[in-house]
Amino acid sequence: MTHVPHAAPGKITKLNRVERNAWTKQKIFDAATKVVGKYGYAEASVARITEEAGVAQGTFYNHFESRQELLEQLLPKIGLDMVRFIHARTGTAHTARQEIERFSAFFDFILEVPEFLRILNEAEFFAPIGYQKHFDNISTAYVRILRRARQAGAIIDFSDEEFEAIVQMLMGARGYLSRRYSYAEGKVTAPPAHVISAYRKLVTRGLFNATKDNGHER
Amino acid sequence: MTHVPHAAPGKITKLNRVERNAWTKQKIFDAATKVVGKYGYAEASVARITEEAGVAQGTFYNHFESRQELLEQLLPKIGLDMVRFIHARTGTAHTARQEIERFSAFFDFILEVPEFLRILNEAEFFAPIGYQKHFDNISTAYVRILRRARQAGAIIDFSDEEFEAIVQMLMGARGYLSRRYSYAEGKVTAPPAHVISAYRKLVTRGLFNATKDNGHER
Amino acid sequence: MTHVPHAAPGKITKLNRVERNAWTKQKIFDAATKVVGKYGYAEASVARITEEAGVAQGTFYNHFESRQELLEQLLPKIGLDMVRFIHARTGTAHTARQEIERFSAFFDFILEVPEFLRILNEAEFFAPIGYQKHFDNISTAYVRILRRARQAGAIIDFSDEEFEAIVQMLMGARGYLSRRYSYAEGKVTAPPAHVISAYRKLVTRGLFNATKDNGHER
Amino acid sequence: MTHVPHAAPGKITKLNRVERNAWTKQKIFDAATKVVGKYGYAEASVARITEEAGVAQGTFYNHFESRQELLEQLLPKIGLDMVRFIHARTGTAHTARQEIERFSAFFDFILEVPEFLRILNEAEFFAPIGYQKHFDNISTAYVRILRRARQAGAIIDFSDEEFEAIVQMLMGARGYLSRRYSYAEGKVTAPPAHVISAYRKLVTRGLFNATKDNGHER
DNA sequence: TATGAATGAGGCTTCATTCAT
DNA sequence: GATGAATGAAGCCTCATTCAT
Repeated sequence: MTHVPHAAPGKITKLNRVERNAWTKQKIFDAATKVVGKYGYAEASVARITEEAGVAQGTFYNHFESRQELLEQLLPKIGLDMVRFIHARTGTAHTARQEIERFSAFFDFILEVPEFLRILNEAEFFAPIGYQKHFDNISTAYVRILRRARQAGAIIDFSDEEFEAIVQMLMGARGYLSRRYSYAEGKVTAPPAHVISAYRKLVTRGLFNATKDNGHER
Repeated sequence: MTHVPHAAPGKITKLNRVERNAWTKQKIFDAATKVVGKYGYAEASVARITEEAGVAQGTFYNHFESRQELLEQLLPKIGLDMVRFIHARTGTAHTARQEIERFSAFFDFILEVPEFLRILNEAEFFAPIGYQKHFDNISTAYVRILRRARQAGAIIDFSDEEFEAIVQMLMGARGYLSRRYSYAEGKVTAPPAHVISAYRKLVTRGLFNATKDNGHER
Repeated sequence: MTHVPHAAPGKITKLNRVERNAWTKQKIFDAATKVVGKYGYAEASVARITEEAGVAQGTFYNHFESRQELLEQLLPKIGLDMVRFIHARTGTAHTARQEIERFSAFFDFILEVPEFLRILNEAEFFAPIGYQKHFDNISTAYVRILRRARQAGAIIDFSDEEFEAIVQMLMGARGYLSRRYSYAEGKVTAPPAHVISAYRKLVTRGLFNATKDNGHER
Repeated sequence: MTHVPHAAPGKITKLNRVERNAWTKQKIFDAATKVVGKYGYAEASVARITEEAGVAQGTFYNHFESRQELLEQLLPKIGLDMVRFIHARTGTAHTARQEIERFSAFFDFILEVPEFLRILNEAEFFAPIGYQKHFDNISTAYVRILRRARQAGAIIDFSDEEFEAIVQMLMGARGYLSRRYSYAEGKVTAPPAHVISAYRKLVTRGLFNATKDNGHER
C-alpha cells in the first residue's frame, strides 16, 4: 500500500461537521508533511504550515495542542505507511533474499514519499518522542523478523541482544546511505546498483574474509 | 592522541596582539564545543557561547563572520582529533582485527570527548557544510584503508564504488549504535560487549548464511 | 436570604422554549460566578465559562452580547443577595450596635458565598460598569441608613455630604479588611475578633483622643 | 521631596556606557508609569511601553527579565516617593492633627503623581508581589506611627492587633475615597473639604455617639 | 580589538467573536 | 436556539547581528 495524500473531497459531497473537522486536520497534517519535507523541522513554523494548508493560524490550535505535538506525530504516522509498503513488497520466506528486498523497498518508499527522508533524519532532534516511537516500532518488528530467520535456520549464532545491535546497524546503514545516495539538491533519486550489491555482500558474507585473526580475542 | 582544550596562557607570558587574538578565538571555540556538546546546536546561542567563553557578545563577531560560520568549523576540527585518536590505537595490519579495533576505538574516543557524540549527530542538520567536510575526510580515509585491505587480500570481490557504499554503512552503524548504547541521560558510557561481537560477526561473516538464494538476481 | 444557585429543573418537568432559554442563560451565569470566583475575571475566558456550564461556546452569544456584558452583570446580581442577607441579620434600631451587626454580617456573607470576595474586589477593574452599579446601590442604601440614625439621634454633626464620604470609608474598610483577613490561599475564613472590636472602637469613639489640637484648622 | 521624572540628560553631557544604560532603563520605567497610569496594567503591553519610551521592543528585555518583572517594581518604587512626600508634609507630634495631615498629604501626592492612583489600585491584581511589598512597607510604618501615638497618650485602649486592623481600615478609606473623589474621567482632582472633615470626625470621635448600647456584647 | 546595549524580525500561542450547519 | 470549528489580531519573548564608544 502506498502513501497517498488524502484527495480533496469531491465538490458534490457535502461533508458533515465531523468530516469537515477531520478533513481540516488532515489538511494541516499534509501541509506539515510537505513543509517539513521541504524545509525541515526548524523552518516549519506554524505560520508556514497553516498557510500551506490554507487555514488561519488559530485553526491550528483547534486541532493540535501545540506545534510540537503535531511534529511528534509526523514520523510515526508516515513510518507506518513505510512498514506497510515494505511488507507488501517482501516475500514470505526468511532468507537473505527477503532482507535485500526490504532494503530495496526502503529506497522505493523514499521515492514514493520524498518527504520521508528529511522527516526521518531530522526527527531525532526536533521530534524526539516521535522518533523514539517510530524507532521502537521499527526495531521491534525487525528483531522479530531476524528471530524468525534464525528459527528458520537462515541465521545462526546470533543472540537476541546481538540482533538488537544488528538492527541498529542496519537502520544506520539505510539512514546514511539514503542521505548519501538519494539526495540530490532536494530531489530524491534511486540509489545506484552497487549500493544494493554492497549491502547484499555485507549481509551475506561480511566484509572481511574469514581468517584466523578476526579480532575475536580482544 | 587525546583531545585537550588549549591551556590558558601562563600569567607571566605577556601576549602580543596576534597571540591575544588567537587566544580569544580559541576561548570562543572551546566554549562553543562545550555548549554544543552539552545543550546541542539549537541551544547554542551566541549569548551562551560568549558567556561561557567569558567575552562580550560583540567580540564574537571580531573572530567569526556569523554564528553559523563557527558552528560549521566545530565538527571538522574535532573530527581530526578523532582520526588521530583512532589511528594511534589501531595496528598496522589490514585484517578484520584492525577493523574491530577501529570500531572499538571510536567508542573509546566518545568516552574521552563526550561532546563529540552530540556534535557529530546534530551537525548534519545544524552545520551541514561542516558535516560534509568531516564526512568527506572520514570517508576518503576509510576507503583508502579498505583498498589496502583488498590489496593485502583481506577483502575480496568489492569494487571501489561498493567500498564507498560500505563506508556509509559502517559509519551509519557507528552513528546509530552510539546513539542507542552510549547515551544515558546526557552521560556517555561504553557500549556493551555484545555490540562489539555483533559488529565483528557482521563484518567477518555477514548476517545470513550463504545460501543459493541470496537475493542476487534481483 | 442566602445565595442559592438555581436548582436544575426536575427531570419530569418538560420545559417549554422560554423556560429552556432562561435555564440555559442561568447555567451560563452560574458557571461564570463559579469561574470568576475561583480564577478571577482575567482567567474567565468564554471557553472556560461555557465548558463549566456544559454548553457550546457559540451558545454563549445567543444569550449575551459579549463576554463583557455578562461580566458586568455578575457583581450587581450577587450584590443584591448580599444586601438582603445583611438586612435580614440586622436589628431595626439605628444605633452603633446595628452598624457592628452589618459589619459582621458582611463577613458572614463572604463565608456563605466565597466567590463574592473575588468578584467584588476585581470587578472595579474588569467590570467597571457593574462595579459602579453595585457601588451606587450600596452607597445609596447606606447613606439612607445613616440619615435615619441621625434622625434618631444616634449620629450627630455629620452632613449628608460627609455621610457619603463616610460610606466610602466604611466600604473601603470592609474591602481591605476582607482581603487581609478573610483570604487564606483561596479559602475564605472568618475574621479574628480583634478586627470586629477595632471597628467598633473606631466607629463609636474614633481612633484618637479628643484634644484641643484635632487638626481642625487646616 | 516630590516625584520628578528624570529630566533628559543635557545635550552637552556625554554619557558613558553605564549612564546610558541607566538612562534607558529609566526611560522604560517612566514610560511604564505613564502608560499604566493612563491605560491600566491590562493595556500596558510591552509594545506600548517601549513605543512610549522610544526604544525597540527587544531593548526592553535587556533591562527587565519580563513584562511582569517591571510591573511588579512599579508600585513599590512610587510608593517610596509617596512615603517621603507625606513624611515631609507631616508635623512631628503624635496627635490627631498629624493623622489629618497624613491623610491630606496623601491626596496632595495623588495630585502630584496622577499615575499613582491607578497603579495603586490595580496593582493588587496585576502585580500582586509588588502590591504586597508596597503594602507591607506602608503597613509597618503606619503601625509604628500609631504605637508612638499610643505611647504619647494620644491613643488609648487599642492593642497592637487592633492597630493592624485599623491600618487596613484607614488604607481602605483612602483607597476608596480617592477613587470616588479624585477621579474625573482620567483627570485627578483634589477631594472636597467635606471629605477631610468627615475623616477628621471619624478619627477623632467616631461615627456614632457613645451610648450604653454600642454593640459590645455581640 | 573589546564591549554590550540596541535593534527588529519572527516565533508560538491565546481568545473573543463569527457563522455555516 | 445550539453547535463548535474557523478566524485573525494581538501579546510576550528570543536572538543573531550591528554599532557607537
